[in-house]
Amino acid sequence: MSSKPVNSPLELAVLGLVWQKPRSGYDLLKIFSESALRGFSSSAGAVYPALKRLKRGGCIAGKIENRDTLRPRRAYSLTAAGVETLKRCLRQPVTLDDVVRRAEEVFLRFAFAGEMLGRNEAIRVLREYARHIDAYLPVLRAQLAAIPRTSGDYGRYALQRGIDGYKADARWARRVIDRLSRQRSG
Amino acid sequence: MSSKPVNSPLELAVLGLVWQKPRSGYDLLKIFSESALRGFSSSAGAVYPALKRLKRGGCIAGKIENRDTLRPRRAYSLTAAGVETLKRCLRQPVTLDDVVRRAEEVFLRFAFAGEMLGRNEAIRVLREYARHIDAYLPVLRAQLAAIPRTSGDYGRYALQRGIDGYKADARWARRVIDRLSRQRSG
DNA sequence: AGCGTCATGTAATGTGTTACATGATTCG
DNA sequence: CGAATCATGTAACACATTACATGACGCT
Repeated sequence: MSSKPVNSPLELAVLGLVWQKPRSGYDLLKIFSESALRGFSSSAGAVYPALKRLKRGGCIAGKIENRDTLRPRRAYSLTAAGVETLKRCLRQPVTLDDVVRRAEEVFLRFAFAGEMLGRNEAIRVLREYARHIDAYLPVLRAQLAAIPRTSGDYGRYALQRGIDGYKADARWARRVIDRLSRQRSG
Repeated sequence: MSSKPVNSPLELAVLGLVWQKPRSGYDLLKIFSESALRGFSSSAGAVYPALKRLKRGGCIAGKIENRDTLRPRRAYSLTAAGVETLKRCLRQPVTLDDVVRRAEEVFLRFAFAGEMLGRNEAIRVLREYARHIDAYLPVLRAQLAAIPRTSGDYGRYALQRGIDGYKADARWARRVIDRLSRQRSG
């Protein structure tokens, strides 16, 4: 039991970010509020407790920088157990529920999988993602066809947007798979 | 104070759905697990407490159907106060946070706004949605440009997907605005 | 008799949100 | 000197997830 499970999307994001380089709670706070990782909630009340949990679970360790100066900062980095935990999480198969309800997390997993585990794992994530979409699209199309054309078609438009989005995502995934596959490998 | 605030996306979905027609907890459960509204979580442990909250807030009222038979069902419908609450919620401006973190909810609001309040309110929702994207895209593009081309470009791909998705969404919104505007109005 | 579905809930647990608290530093 | 930013947290509250509990109906 050297590697605890990752419970929330926020914890996954934190693990990956402190794997990239040591970061403080405040660093993470800024990333979650200003960068493209906005989707990951993030407020002091979420980030600091998450850091505490991960620390208690042995996944990260904090080291105080600038101890001599008057403004110390606690920079966290991954422990060996933390690396194992993160890798195990990244290797997990992508579920339909991940696709429908935690898409942001899937893209994080793709990116971290690529950086930590290499091209093949990143490609696997994308392939599973695209396959779920392929299977889910006909279901959505059937639902669209089943909507009666009564009042304003508002529901139809909304559903159509969902279908278009999934189609674009699957195309993106396959394009990236292609490019990654071609990278110095013939 | 005849209209309470809508606290969670789930509550908004429930209000809109029981406005369309009276529905039981089990009906909602099926919708959230099988239809395109999968994104709205949904399990008995979420739906029934939500119904209870809305009922206590005076937004919905339950009526028992088939009281004589051995399998009664509690069908909920909107009260006058519930209609007010829902309308107020639908008229709320769309924030950037709504766009980034609660997109699904925005599309629900669009659809219900169209059905309950008419074309103009639906168009307003879409316009605000598209405007936020217009303002946000340059920020994302700047972030993409700032990513160093070091190791595997995985982060770049993920970010690019986000940008493409927002672009497609804005295009969808404008297309729908166009079509709605043309509907028997010259 | 047993399984799947209809149908409604509760309890424990964990996590995020909002708001607050504290104090140093930098810039104008 | 005051405001913004750096920096780290805590507390109350609400909400979702998971798992459990209950019981009738319909079919084989």
